[in-house]
Amino acid sequence: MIDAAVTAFSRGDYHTVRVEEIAEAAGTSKPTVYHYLGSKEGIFTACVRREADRLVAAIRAAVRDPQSPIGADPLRRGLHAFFTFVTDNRDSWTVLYRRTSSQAGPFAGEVSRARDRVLAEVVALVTACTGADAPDGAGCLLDPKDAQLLARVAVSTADACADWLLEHPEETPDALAGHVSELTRSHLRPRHAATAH
Amino acid sequence: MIDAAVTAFSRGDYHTVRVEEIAEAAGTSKPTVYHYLGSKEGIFTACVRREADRLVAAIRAAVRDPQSPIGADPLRRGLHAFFTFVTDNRDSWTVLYRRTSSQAGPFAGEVSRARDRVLAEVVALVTACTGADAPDGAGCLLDPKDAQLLARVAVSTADACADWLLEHPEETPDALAGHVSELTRSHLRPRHAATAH
Amino acid sequence: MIDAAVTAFSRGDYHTVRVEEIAEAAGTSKPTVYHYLGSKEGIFTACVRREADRLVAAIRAAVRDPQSPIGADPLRRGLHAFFTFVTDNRDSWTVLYRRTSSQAGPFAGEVSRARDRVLAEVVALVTACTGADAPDGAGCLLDPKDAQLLARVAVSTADACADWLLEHPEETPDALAGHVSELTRSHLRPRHAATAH
Amino acid sequence: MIDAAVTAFSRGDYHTVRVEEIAEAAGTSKPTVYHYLGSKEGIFTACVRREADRLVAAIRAAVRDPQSPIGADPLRRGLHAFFTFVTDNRDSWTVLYRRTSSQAGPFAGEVSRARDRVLAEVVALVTACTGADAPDGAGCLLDPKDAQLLARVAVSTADACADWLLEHPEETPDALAGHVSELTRSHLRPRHAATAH
DNA sequence: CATGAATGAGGCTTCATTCAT
DNA sequence: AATGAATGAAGCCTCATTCAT
Repeated sequence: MIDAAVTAFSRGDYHTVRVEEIAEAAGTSKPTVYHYLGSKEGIFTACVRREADRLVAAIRAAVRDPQSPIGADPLRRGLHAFFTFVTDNRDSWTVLYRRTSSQAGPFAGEVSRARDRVLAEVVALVTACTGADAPDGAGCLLDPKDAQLLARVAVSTADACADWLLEHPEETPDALAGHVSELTRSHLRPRHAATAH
Repeated sequence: MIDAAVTAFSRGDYHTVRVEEIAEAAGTSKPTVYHYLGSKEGIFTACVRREADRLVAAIRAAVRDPQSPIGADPLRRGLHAFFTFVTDNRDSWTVLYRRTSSQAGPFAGEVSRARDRVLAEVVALVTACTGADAPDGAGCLLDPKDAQLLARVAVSTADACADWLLEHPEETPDALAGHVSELTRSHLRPRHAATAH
Repeated sequence: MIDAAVTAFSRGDYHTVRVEEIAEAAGTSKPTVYHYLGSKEGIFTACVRREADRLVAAIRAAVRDPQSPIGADPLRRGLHAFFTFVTDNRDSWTVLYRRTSSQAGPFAGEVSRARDRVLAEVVALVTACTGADAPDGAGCLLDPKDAQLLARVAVSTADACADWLLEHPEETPDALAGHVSELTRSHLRPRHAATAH
Repeated sequence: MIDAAVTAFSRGDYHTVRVEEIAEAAGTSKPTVYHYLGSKEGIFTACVRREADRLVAAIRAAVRDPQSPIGADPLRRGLHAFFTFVTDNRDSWTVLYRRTSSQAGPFAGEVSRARDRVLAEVVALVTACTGADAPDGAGCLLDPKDAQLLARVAVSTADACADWLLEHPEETPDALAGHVSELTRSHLRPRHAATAH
């Protein structure tokens, strides 16, 4: 049922989606939907929450799996998982990141929390790459604030690339993961020059 | 009157904004608004168009002004103009980039066109920086497709940084412009390594 | 519910009738009306269609009932049914023939079709009266075009008489049916003289 | 200006016509229209009044002109004038007889009065034909009530024939005038049989 | 539990009508 | 006298939400 809702919400504004559509797509009736999710806001909230869960889980699993065919670099494994998820679950990403600003509206809180969870995952990922045990031995330490900014830029960049991926089917998640991984890593150094400027 | 509309639309979903609010905020009445803009869609469209105009104009002017106190680097001047604009005209940015996906809905076309115009500006900027006469003599030539991707990533990154700027008032547009300028420039090379990978 | 709508539409212009009135008169609410009839146009259309059905059915039944106390003349039985219907269902007639020209507006088509069905019935009636087996053995054959004109004149005349009936309660449908029946029958001959003239 | 209004009102319902259209068609502006006619109702009323005047005048003139090429029969001359008027001034007829029922609405009174004037003319015409000096020496006297009914039937019939005329351009006002004249005259006798029945 | 049926509340839009010029 | 500009008032329609079954 949430699947149906996610699909529906990915197709248009919150207000453009009628509860009836969701019910129909779920093969049931409006009152039943209300029975389970309580209200339209409840439906949307449930979608956001579940999709955030899935995305976080996907990234986390990939990062923790050293046997992955993607390679030994956790950053790259994480990004690959991200791109794969976004490609395979376009609707999820749309609902999670494109349908509502996290700054206003009745869902600001819920959406914010969901995105923060994703962001935390990326922060962890980025931080891990720069620690003493970083795979490339970069060893430079990021203070938490820089890590935050970097993670946000990474997510934002990945978002842009996900769109790119959709419009250019000849690209592969793999290639983009490599690309963004390089970019992000390259950000780890110039930053000092920039802030020093 | 469009000012009022932009402010209103920046505060919530298209559907959450009532035309009456806009009229009141503009110090006039609903029928007058309809007289000038035709319909609610017309209002929104007019907002998007005008804000895109303003943003493009701001960037273009900055890029072309070699006397700018920001420095001799056109990329940096452009980014600085961007951050200044977004900071000073938060609502414009929200309406332009956060309120509607450019992929669906009745505004897809208009919004797409507006964003494309902004993007074209950035593409030009990025391309200029890599030409033979690039300020740092980088001289490497981007093929148009790479320039597109790069520009998108730049806009996306700048977007993320603009949010950051809002939440961290201690940062200045100047510093972030420098930062992103560095990042973008650093992207001009690793790409080859990345794709070669 | 359609009853309520017919009554409402008989009381004033299409535009003068508010959907809410109809809903109230039907003992329900606007959304329910919309649920069943779709739109204001849908309501009107449904009225026209149903009343045409009823009128046609009434005439047809009377014509086919040879045991009728009205007599053996089918033309007269049909006219009597017509006058009885119009007297007993004043609103139906008003909606069907007085509210909208069949030549323009959004209902032209529907209204046209409805009136054509009524007309077809009358044409059949008139034609039957002039066939070889006509009750009075008139036996003169009308070409279809003349039958059309004659039927229209008959309906028009009956319409005028129906108004007359309303303003002069001392007249009976029975008497008028006899009258118009005579008139129409008398039209069957002079026509030739007239066109020959 | 009233010409423009008549044309406009003949094209659709009273409510479908916007005052602005009338003003534009008249080559002036809304406030000017209001200046002269006072209100939308005033416009419509003026139209009805003037067109009734014209129609009555046309019939009266024809009836009184014994030199007319149409012939010596005043009834026929009147009918011919009627058909000619309706053919040449389709809009007038539409506004006068087709746009509003004379039984309800804000114009009931005005429209009623206008139609009554036309009807009075026809009553006079019919009565004259049956007086002692009737051209065909019919000499039978109609009581006023019968004359009223007969006149109404005549107008109604003429109305139907006017429509017919529009749809069948091969017919001429002349032929129809002859036809209806015959019909009406034939009504003068059977009536007794009918009512006696 | 699941649903067909019903509705309260609210939004977009239009137009007759009037000032101020 | 004539008009551009402005608006109060009103109507159609939709949708989230709830009962009664």
